[in-house]
Amino acid sequence: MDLIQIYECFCDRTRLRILHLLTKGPLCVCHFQEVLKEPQVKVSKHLGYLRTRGLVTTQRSGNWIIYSLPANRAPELETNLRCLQDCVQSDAVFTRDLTRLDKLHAGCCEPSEVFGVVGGR
Amino acid sequence: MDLIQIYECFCDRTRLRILHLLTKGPLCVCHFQEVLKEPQVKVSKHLGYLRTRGLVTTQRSGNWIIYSLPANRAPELETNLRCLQDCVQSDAVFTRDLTRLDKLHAGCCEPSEVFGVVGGR
DNA sequence: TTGAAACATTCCTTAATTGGAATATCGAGC
DNA sequence: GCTCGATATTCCAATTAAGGAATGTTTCAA
Repeated sequence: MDLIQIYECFCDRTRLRILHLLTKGPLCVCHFQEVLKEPQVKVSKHLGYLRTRGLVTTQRSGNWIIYSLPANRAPELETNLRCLQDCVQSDAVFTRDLTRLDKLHAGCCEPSEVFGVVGGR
Repeated sequence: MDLIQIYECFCDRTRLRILHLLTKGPLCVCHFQEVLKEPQVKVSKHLGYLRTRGLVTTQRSGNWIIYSLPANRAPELETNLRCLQDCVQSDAVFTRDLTRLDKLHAGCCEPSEVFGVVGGR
């Protein structure tokens, strides 16, 4: 995976928030909208941007499209995702996202087996 | 320092090579040109881009302008610079840059006291 | 089969980025 | 003061990015 492409994906705040949320586990589009409080078209476009560059993968589950980090991540991506987690841990926007994420009804959009968490347990 | 701005600076290959070289110590513009083998205008513009965003500082020494990482770096910057060093250590272009850097006549452009090196020692 | 929910895509406008050619600035030394 | 070396800036063209409005697609359920 190209390092420059990783940084291009990282250099928009919405995409950074999306990736940060995904380090906690898979999520469907409607939940991104809820957590980020951004319009559907904006969220969808940034998710598409990330998908075409291989930073996220998708999986349909009924009416939902579930986005995850790829199961086997390039080491550069993994390293930068951990770095991201380090950098945002005291940032108001990113921590508020996590609070909103916790408030989602658990299990609604998640596949039976949780996978893709970064920095693991 | 804004994390997004850091990633914007990181998302061009020339700038990434510049920053990587700077983690080894200060350098003047003509030496960037020699190591990167890129035209003067290109190097100068990317250095300017980094300077206006606070990722590097400058210091005149006679006819040369010496670029360095700022003495007191924001933690996000420091973390990402270390991450960068991790990510490129097996990359051909970046390691070749370091080889060329070593071949420069030692001490030519460097200030008497070396400062600004990332990752210690 | 039809309607609705969840997402994606197209079209459009605005703005930022990149790089090169040419030109300007700045300091040193004569 | 003049010139030269080192570096920066301006001007220009091509490309990419970002966001919103409108529209399209896919799937489920009745």
